[in-house]
Amino acid sequence: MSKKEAILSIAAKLFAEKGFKDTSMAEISKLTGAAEGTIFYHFKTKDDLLIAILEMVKTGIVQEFESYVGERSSSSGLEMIEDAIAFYLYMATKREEWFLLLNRYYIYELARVNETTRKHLEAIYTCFVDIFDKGITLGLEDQSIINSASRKTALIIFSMVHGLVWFKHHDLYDASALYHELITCCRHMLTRSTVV
Amino acid sequence: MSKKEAILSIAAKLFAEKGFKDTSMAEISKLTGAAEGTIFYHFKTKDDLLIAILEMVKTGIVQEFESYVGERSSSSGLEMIEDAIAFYLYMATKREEWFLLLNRYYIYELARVNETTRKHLEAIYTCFVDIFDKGITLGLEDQSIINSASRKTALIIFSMVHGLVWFKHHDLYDASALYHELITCCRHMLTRSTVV
DNA sequence: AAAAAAATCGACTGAGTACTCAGTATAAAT
DNA sequence: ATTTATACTGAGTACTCAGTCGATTTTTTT
Repeated sequence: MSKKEAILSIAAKLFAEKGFKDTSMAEISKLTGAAEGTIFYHFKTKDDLLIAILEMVKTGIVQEFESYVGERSSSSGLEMIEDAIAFYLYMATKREEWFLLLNRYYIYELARVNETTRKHLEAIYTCFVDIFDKGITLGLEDQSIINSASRKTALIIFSMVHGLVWFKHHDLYDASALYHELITCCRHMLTRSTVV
Repeated sequence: MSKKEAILSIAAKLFAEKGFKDTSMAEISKLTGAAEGTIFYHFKTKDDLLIAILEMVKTGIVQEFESYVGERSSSSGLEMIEDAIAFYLYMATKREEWFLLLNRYYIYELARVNETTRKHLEAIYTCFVDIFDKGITLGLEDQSIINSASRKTALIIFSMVHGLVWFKHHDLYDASALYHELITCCRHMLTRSTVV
């Protein structure tokens, strides 16, 4: 692994776990074995390093989720939604650093003044919502889901799963014990009949 | 207003809007007209100042929400939930500083090492969830809500509204346009019949 | 009015910060 | 073998920050 890759990988971990402000360049330097100057040789500023990491995360997320959609063939729109929620929650554990980073305040502050950051975040969130949206659209066609404004409902579902992951990251409640309940609640929300 | 009150009020605003790390004691000093030494006379450390603010927020939230529950007399459990969601969203706008502060990562990091912080946060979150829980319990009795594990469902509802407020604070989507949809989705989730 | 206590001040400290730069090592191209 | 380009170094710079301290003012108590 080149120094540049090491810097990206270690910094991604630190930014996610400790936060951007609480991670110093000295620390990244120490853990990678690269001199501080080397970090600034590859990334002009600390912000630039974060942006590069966010691009990595974006690429990773889009890849994982698109390949998931590609491989998966659900029997109904409703099932697709349920699977997508389960996959989201699974990924939030498997790639916790990604989702921890996305829960950090700093990147949204940066997004306000930096176009590139904004684009990356948009790509990530669009990727998530599109999957739910697609499931709803499909479900409306095959009648596994009852009438609802697809985009809006997709956003509501997304805020549910996002909220739950947020709780988990902040050690509020035993959030992972709610995964099953979340899916049940969504099914109730989207279907006419009462499935128990 | 005493210097101490001024410090609490200005710092609360700054911590919420700019974040804890990005607000310096010098800034608080300048905006309150109190010398830096004065701040440290009233609050031993910067963390202590944050904890005092969090206590204020806790008191405020618990007061507002308990008096809301006391005054309100909903016709059914379902209606109570719907009203509570609307009230939560209303308060998240009216007292945005409170909710912005609660969305900051730092307080949860502090909560990990500081008992008092943890207690305040618990009190706040218990207050929220209890209201939803009470609504569900009531709804199960008066049959406006179908079978569900009340505490778990309350947490799911909470993660929905919380997630939506989080989106709003980070300028993702036009979150406030989803308020109505959120309530509709919850109604679908909790009831047997399809109300459109 | 005198003494005691509480509140306020702001210059100062020292540890930390992101970032620079002049120079060195390594690899690639000629 | 020599030049050129790229990767890397780490001491140094300018600056910010939370927190201290001794002195001064204001308030309360006697």
